[in-house]
Amino acid sequence: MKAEKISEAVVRRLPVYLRHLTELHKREVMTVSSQELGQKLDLNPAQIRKDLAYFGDFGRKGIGYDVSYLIEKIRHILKLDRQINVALIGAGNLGHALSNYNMYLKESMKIVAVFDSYQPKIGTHINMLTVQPIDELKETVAEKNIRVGIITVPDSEAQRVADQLVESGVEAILNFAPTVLKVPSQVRIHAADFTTDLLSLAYYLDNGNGNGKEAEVHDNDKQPEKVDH
Amino acid sequence: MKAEKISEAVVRRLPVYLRHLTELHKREVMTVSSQELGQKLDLNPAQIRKDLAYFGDFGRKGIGYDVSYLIEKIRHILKLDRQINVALIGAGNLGHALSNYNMYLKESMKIVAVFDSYQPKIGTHINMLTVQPIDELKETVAEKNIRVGIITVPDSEAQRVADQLVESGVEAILNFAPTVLKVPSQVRIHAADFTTDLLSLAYYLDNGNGNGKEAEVHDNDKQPEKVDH
DNA sequence: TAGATTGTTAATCGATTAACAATC
DNA sequence: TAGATTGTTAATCGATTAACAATC
Repeated sequence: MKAEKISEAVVRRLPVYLRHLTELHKREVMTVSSQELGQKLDLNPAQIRKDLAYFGDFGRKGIGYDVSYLIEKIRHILKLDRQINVALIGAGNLGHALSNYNMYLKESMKIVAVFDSYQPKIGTHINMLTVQPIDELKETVAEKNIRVGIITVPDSEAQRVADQLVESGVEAILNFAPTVLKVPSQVRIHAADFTTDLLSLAYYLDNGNGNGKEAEVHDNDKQPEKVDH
Repeated sequence: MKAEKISEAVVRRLPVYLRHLTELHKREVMTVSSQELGQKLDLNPAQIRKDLAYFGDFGRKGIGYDVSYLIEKIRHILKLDRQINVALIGAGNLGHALSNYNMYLKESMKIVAVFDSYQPKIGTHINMLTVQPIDELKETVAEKNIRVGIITVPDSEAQRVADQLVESGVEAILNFAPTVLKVPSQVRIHAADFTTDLLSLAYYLDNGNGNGKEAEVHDNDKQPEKVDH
């Protein structure tokens, strides 16, 4: 089907499909059904078919999806069929880690510049790139046609860096700092804050820890109605 | 309200609330309304009230929420009012980055052991911790009462590590590898894969890149109905 | 042809938002 | 009291899943 607005949930599943399809391709699997895909990815097959059908009729009834063809299509949909230049702001451990993953994503989404505000970091190298001072950001963004920024600076600097990225004309931002950033609505921003994931995980742990002490369930320990808070 | 099952979406917002509340607390703000919170966090105030109301009557009509009190409550709900021991598997850059964030989260959710399978890494130090060989995992998990595992190994090793974590008796896993892992249903697993975030971000970029080339919109370029794929 | 699997519509389920009485 | 803001119910919106005709 065509001309509907695609939900964020759908878009977020596309890279997941792409990844597994690439894996299948490597293994020289030619064809895959929504059934099989769903099994592997823990998703409902109907959902997978529906997701893909938003963008075109990519499958063959009775057969399934051609792996190479679908890869090509999803890469096109995600605009990964051309290189997208990315700036990384924050040359700490996390920045390092990301610039490694870079290789992995070959071509598309390529980190082409790294910035930091910490003097001693400037001029050092990360994966072939020289760390630049942050005040060169705007200039470099223009020069290198950078369209995406990744923020890996500390919390306290994140909003300032976001402002600078926006000012530099970047179209999208991936934010690793654990703060909600304010950017104009035409700039797309995704939170990639893993502290949220980690902390929310704790909720699902059992109470007590097996040592015999047990099972105080929070839902039941309602506070005395009127403590002085 | 009580005794409903809380949706994942709700649980994932709790750490976000907690973080901002902690910030407010630092700034010695005593009280906050769902209105103000919503503004800061880009969330609907009604949603915030509803989220919190699942767990108790934490607010005061006409007044709002007492910051310290709400912090205490959310920490309790998330089980962050006691220390939760965490194992980190994978001592690469990402692992390093995470072990730094550790400090930040003070007390609760503490990384108490680091593992790697790469021989030369073993015995080196990360933030006071000695990197251990992965075959010591089970033993150490038991010894140190580790309840959560964080996977930061390469894709290809992730499932194996997950299996080992499960076998060791860990209750929850945060997975940074870009793969869907299979674990028994009693083990909670969260995907913290930022490649998904990054790639999905590309979808929202404008077509063309301002150089005059323009606006091929994917929805409209439907393939010729029957290419040989 | 028989079996498999898509694309799509309809049904279901769940989450967000609006609205408002209760009350500080 | 008047103004503010909660907790909660009802309305809305959106996303997932089931079901099935079309068709390879």
